[in-house]
Amino acid sequence: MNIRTLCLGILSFREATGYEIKKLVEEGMFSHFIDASYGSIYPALTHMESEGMLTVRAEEQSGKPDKKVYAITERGRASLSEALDVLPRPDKFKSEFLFQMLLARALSGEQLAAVYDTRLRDLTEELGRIKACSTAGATDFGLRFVNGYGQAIVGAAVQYLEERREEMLNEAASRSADAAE
Amino acid sequence: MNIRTLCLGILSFREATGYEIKKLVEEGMFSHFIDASYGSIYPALTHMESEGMLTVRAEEQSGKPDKKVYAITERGRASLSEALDVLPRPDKFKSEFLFQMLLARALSGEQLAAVYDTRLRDLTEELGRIKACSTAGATDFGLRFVNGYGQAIVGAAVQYLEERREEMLNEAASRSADAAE
DNA sequence: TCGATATATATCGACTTGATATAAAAATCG
DNA sequence: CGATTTTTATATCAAGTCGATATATATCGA
Repeated sequence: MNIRTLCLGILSFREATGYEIKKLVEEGMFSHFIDASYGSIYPALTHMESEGMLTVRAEEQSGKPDKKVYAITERGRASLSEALDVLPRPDKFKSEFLFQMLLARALSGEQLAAVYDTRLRDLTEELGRIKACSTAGATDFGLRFVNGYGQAIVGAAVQYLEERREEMLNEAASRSADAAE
Repeated sequence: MNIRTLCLGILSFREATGYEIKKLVEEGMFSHFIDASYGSIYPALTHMESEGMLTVRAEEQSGKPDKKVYAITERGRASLSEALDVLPRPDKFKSEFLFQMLLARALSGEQLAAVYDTRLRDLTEELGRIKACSTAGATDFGLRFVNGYGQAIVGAAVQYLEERREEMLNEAASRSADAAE
């Protein structure tokens, strides 16, 4: 699935500017399982507009650059349907954190603790954000499902990190002691 | 973190060829949270060899192309330490499946069921694979931690999908009925 | 024996990211 | 009130990465 399909999907909910799409993907309901940069969003919108999948409405604003509000067309909806009518590719999960944990033996005890606690804090905050918007999207069952998924997965991660914290940091500390002998 | 650091990390465990690195990343302990293609691995190895971070040993094989076995040098270990001495970037999770679930209203009931059950089966298999290699890596505490993390997260996903299955498919079916009225 | 799969390296087009540029309104703050 | 930061908004580009493909041989099962 490419950025074009992502944009079509978002625009199937409501019309939006490239900037708004980026914000949705960065902070909104989408942020937990999708990525997209300006460098891919803007060309995608321009391209799809030229293909008749979107319409643009330039909202003039005093001084500021025109706001280009994109809306999906029938052709766009057809293209979206087509793109969704295939089995999704396997999920992709990239974690520099887990890579560092795997190489934990190469880290100092302090560094490990710093990395671990930062990750735990970030995950806890993320869980809070997900729970915060669980009430808002209670209408659509797709939204509810995705929000619940986020809570389940991030919740499990937080729980695991909390459970293993002592063990992990102690083991790293004792290993440092071994090395010092 | 780039592919170069990934290669250094793997080569800090043992020497390997580009092909073996790709297999480890694709099937081994790393596969659940790392990605890398030949198109990035081979150039990275060549480049780092020229910088003195790796050594190559060409193992001749009758007929087959030479096996280029790479090993990390002291300079390579130093570079790895340096690369690990920063806070990891936030994890990235990309899921076409969740994107489709979000747009579930645009899918037919049959398509939704097919997508859902495929995902559930894939996740269950992945959980099996992770559990299968949990005994093997019981020695290193980094390996144990990462394996446990995988079990916790994928286990939570499987559980969530199983719990919500009826609800999700029923709701999709009833929505189809609404649309038909 | 014949097609499929595995071993092994290598390249390349297409796509994406992350950074940067530009510009002005709005908000924050001493 | 004036100064600084943040937010709104579009756009581009180098660097990095993926996915596909090419090449060549061995091995394994039907």
